[in-house]
Amino acid sequence: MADKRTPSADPRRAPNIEDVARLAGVSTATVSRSLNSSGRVREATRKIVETAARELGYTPNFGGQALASNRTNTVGAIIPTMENAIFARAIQALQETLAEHKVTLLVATSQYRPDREEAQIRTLLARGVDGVVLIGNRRAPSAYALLNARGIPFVLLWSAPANSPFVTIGFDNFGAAHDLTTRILEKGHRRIGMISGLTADNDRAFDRVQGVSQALADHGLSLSPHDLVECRYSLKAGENAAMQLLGATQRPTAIICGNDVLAAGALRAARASGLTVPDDMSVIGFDDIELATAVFPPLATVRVPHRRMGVAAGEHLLRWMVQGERPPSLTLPTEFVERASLGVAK
Amino acid sequence: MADKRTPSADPRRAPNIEDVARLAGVSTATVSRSLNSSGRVREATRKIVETAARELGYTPNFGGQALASNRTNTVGAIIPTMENAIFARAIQALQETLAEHKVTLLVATSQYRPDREEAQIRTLLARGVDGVVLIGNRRAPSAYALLNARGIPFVLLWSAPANSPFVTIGFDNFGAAHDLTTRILEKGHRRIGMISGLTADNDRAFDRVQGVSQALADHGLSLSPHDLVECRYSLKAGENAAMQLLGATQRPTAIICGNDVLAAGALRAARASGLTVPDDMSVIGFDDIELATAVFPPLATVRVPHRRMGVAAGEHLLRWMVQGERPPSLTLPTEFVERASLGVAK
DNA sequence: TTGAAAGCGCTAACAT
DNA sequence: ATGTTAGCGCTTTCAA
Repeated sequence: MADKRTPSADPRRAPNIEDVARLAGVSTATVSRSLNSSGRVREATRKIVETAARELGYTPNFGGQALASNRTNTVGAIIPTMENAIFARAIQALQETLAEHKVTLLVATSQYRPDREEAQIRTLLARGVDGVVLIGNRRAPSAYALLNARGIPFVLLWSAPANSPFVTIGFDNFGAAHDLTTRILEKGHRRIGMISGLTADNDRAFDRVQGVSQALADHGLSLSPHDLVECRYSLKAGENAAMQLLGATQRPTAIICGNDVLAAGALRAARASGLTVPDDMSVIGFDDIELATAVFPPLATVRVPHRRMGVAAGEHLLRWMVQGERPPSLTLPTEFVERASLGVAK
Repeated sequence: MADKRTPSADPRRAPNIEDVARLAGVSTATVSRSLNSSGRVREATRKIVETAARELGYTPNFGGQALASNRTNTVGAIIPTMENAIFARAIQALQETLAEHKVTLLVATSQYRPDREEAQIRTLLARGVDGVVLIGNRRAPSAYALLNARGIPFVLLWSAPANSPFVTIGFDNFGAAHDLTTRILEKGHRRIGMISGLTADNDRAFDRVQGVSQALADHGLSLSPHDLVECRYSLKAGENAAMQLLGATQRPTAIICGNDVLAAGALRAARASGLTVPDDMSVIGFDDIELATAVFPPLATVRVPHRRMGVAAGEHLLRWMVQGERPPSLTLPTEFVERASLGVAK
């Protein structure tokens, strides 16, 4: 067996900072400074070090770096699911933003379950992430306690509560839902049904229901329990929910859906029921993912700033992590997208 | 400033293994053994240690653990994009499998670009991942060299080449495409067009084109350059490609698409052209993602074992990482799913 | 501008 | 079964 004290005894062993220092004829401190552009190093020295590092194929050992610097240059994000394109796209934007600053992203999913989310927060913290991104703002105090105990930077995406004690980067779910409902009412619809995601642990879904309710109330209408169905965010669930609404004695002339996937399900239900959209009934989605224009008729929906949220989350977090100053919250605009699935009421 | 030698001088400082050892009245080695269930520890001792750890809210420091053990319990996966549900789902399955063994997943995307993929491989290796998952088997030797230089376990998903020097977990793209084409021919179609993803750096896309070609050849037909359009995997690109095929003097009676997203685009093109599917033309997809049944008519397609690939990738990798023995390759079956978008030729 | 050296927190070999 | 202790590779004072 090779003598441990003999340098480069094992050729398979990855080169370490000492190997680089030796080859460059400098100290390990100088190598570290050169490669991290921290502290001053003469340009000529840096060149020499870089050459040596390249020659050896040196990559800093992650564990050593993390241990010594107490930073991992890693950010963790927990989203409900990767299967909804809206989150996938936001995550992609986040990752690209972080990558520009040599920070990598650890992604975990909660399946919309608070207990899983909290477990994932624990995992990420154990992984030593330097920052965390979460979706929504409603969760158990214990979850926030975990984050706060470490004093770790974290931002909440997808909602924009008025006086949050946390940094939020999102949009006004209530307002967007209120707005779209108003537009539907302007088309003459009066019997309106809604298919929502499960609101229990989902403030976005909850706020959207509230926005619809309020808009109806503003017009002297109301969203009765019969007109509202909650279900999982899946095509099949949306279809079933729509079937239920369509089975009512007075079926709605317009169905507002918590997202585009549910709306696609509602379209399928309409077709199965022999109803034509929008002539017999209108269907409205939320998110404006690609699916919205893949179905027929294309879905009227609300464009959610997923990409901008992802980018902003990355920028805010980086600022916070590096400069140590807590960034402000940010509210982004949404836009109603009118398409053929919304027609005038007959 | 607090004296560094005074233990727990800074109450904000995270508790370390020494704090736990002190509280439990044992050595740090025993704490490590208790918490990692490595080596023997008396049950009573373990209890005491666990209590102490819980009381202090102790979480092992990731950097320290990684540095000392030379393992990060992290696996990295590089997929083309998170925006295609097929990859998202496979990744989800992979993550769940790994999570059962306390291994976390680092996800990166390549956007179907070989250079980006190689850069991501570098990043993951720098991150000290213990294993890697890649999609497809065709890439530059330099990419494989990176992996091999570290002797790190890695598996390739989505394809099943006959004599790969690597561990692959996938399915027979050629065979699946050959099979679906044969079924289309059985429906009487003779003028067949194909919309494929870009085949240059994508062995799956390439193999599918070959499978279609071969099946046609088997019936004395051929896939001429005019009948084949390559484009990005997007709805819009699929629509444009279909438009091109439909503009031919003799338009195809069936269009085979490289995936379901392209097929959804083709459906849109058919509608825009005033053609009814499947009466005027058939459209066939690949993947069987949710989108396939969200569109109308629902897409005939090939069911790809995305979930099984994700699970198997996790299991094989874990086995390899822990037991050190390289697992065998695995070929999973696909299934043709007949749906309304495929009709008999008129 | 550079070097020497003290840790960072943990694991694992070895000793008991 | 448990303790002692030597590193793992890196960053960061502190000196020079």
